[in-house]
Amino acid sequence: MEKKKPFYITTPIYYPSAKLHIGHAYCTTIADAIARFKRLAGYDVFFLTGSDEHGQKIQQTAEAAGVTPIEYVDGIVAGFQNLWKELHISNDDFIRTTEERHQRVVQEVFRRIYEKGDIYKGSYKGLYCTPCESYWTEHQLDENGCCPDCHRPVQEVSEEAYFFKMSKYADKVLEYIEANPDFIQPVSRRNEMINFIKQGLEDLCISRTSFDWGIPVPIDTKHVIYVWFDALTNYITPIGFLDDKEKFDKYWPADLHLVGKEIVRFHSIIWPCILMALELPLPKMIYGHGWLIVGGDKMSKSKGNVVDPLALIEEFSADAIRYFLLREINLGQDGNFSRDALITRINSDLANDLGNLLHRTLNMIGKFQQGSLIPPQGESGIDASLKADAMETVKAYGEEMEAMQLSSAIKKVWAFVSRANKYIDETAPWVLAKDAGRKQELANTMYNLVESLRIISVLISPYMPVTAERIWKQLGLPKEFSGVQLSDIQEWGGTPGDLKVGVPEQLFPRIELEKEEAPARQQKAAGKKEKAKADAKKEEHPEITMEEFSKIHLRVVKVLAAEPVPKTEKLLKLTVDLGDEEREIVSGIARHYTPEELIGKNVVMVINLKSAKIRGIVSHGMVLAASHGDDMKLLDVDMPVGSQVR
RNA sequence: CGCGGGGUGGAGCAGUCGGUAGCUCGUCGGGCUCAUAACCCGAAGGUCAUAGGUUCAAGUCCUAUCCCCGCAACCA
Repeated sequence: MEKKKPFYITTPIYYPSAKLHIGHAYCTTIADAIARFKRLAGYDVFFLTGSDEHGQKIQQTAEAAGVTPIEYVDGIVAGFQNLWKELHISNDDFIRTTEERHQRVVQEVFRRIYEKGDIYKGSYKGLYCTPCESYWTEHQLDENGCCPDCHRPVQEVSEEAYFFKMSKYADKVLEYIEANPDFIQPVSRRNEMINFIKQGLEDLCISRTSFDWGIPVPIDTKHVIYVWFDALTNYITPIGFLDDKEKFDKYWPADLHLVGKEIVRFHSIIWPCILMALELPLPKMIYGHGWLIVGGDKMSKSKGNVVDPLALIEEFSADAIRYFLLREINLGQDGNFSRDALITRINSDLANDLGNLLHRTLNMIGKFQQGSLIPPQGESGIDASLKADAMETVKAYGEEMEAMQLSSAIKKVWAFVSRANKYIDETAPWVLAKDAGRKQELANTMYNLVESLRIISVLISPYMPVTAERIWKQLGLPKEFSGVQLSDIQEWGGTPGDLKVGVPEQLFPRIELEKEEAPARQQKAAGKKEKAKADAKKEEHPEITMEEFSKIHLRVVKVLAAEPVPKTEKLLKLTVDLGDEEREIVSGIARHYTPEELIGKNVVMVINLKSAKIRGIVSHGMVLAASHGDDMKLLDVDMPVGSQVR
């Protein structure tokens, strides 16, 4: 038997501190489509995804939830796995960094590099909050430079820690990157990395003693291994690094680590350094994909514009989401995700073009030929051109896929879908059907359409595995779909000449706009883009009681003086009269108001807000303002100073 | 001069080695009736952010400038 070429592809392992959003789904979908294509093309594929479960943050979140860390991550990770199942992700393994098999790998990696002398004990300097027993980085601190949790001062302390001699490998990694133009993709990322390394690499701190939710350092168990050293090595765990040499040699080095652009650095610098220290070959490619932008903003919890993939799958089907993500967004760049765009794509591409093509084809075969094909004989110029286009499409598609141009590849398929629709127009089967003398012409047309659809179904299968199989089955093709290969469509004519086709059934119903508008009419008036945000915001704003609300003390105050805060763009320092006292507050409204126009205004202010220091000025309260997009207006009221606002 | 990404017809995007600007949606007009009010054809609509430069030739290369968006900050 011929030996299949191996192909090893990975996604990042996601961090279970929250539910996954559409951005994670995007990344995994890309990997899945590539994996499925490679299988179709005859590769022996190993596709890995997983979860990165250690760290202080998980430990704290679990504590807050009153469960053990492992109980906590078990729950969240079950959610990951469910999402992948719903999205029809075809991963071959799912690695959890808390698994024993991974722990062994991490410790062994540590041990080997330590013995080699590339790990040494040093001290890590950090900002430490004693009551919370936590380290923080400078930008995690709160506005007063204090602990973000308890708001007490932090101290600069040093902690014993192990370091990995990354500096030793900087030149070698740089050399490797420069010698292998394909190693980091897209090129813009590659240039970024080259610049980064040229600034010099510092040794990497790889252990902590300040928390214990992690893998113990094998030679010193009061330390746990920290972040990247634990996370990155996941890629060699499931392919048998320690326990299956044959498997390991087959799949390593990985063909592709697909990652988000924000973590390209870790994968293209830290990871190669670790591998060099282990004397293992480096992965062939790191690809940094872009982010999904929602309503013009990067998706983030604080912006309240997180899109939940499960809800979308339930509403529109996994295949529709997959199609949208892979077709609409260019791999290396950020792309917009919007509900409207999604619905447009579903209606025009999936329902009108593809769904309807299948439907009208099967319908005509039922109507004109009693549901059976008649073996084709001879061919017209139009037939020949359709065939040529089909073969050209298969070829171009394969090339685009090999180059990871997922969006272009699927566009080529759709150009052919269009071609097939046009073919119906050109041949006008309804005319042929009326003329008994043109029966064979009609038969040829029907055969060519079914054959075209057969090819299309295989081509779309990496993108829409469920739909592809539904098409295959509706056509009534005899071969088991799961066994179909790219080679089955590289020649025209794989459809049996006397095939009995199935009954047409809608692949994708059109999504009617009325239906869409009914539940969302109000939001629609406010602007479509706001809609997703509004939906998500509701969840972020749980109900509060009257009692809770009454804790907020609002009062009408008069602005006595206003001046810009030096060296800031947005901040104004205001002096306000509360009726019984005067206060200074800092407000981020300089973009919208000049100091002059504020003086004398009566505005609403929260007077019992905890004071905070902003740019060196202590602010005792906050004035209320309404904002919409870039627009912002203070709540000014024509009421005497000191009036209570409730 | 903090780092990075980007400015291409109404919207969203392509544009590989420089060779007359493409795609999808939308709009307008026409055709067809097998079909999920779908499909097919045609049209309108762009000085490719701006200004210089290199070149026989620039959306593409170089220089400067402006604007937008992430991250980081200063939104209490």
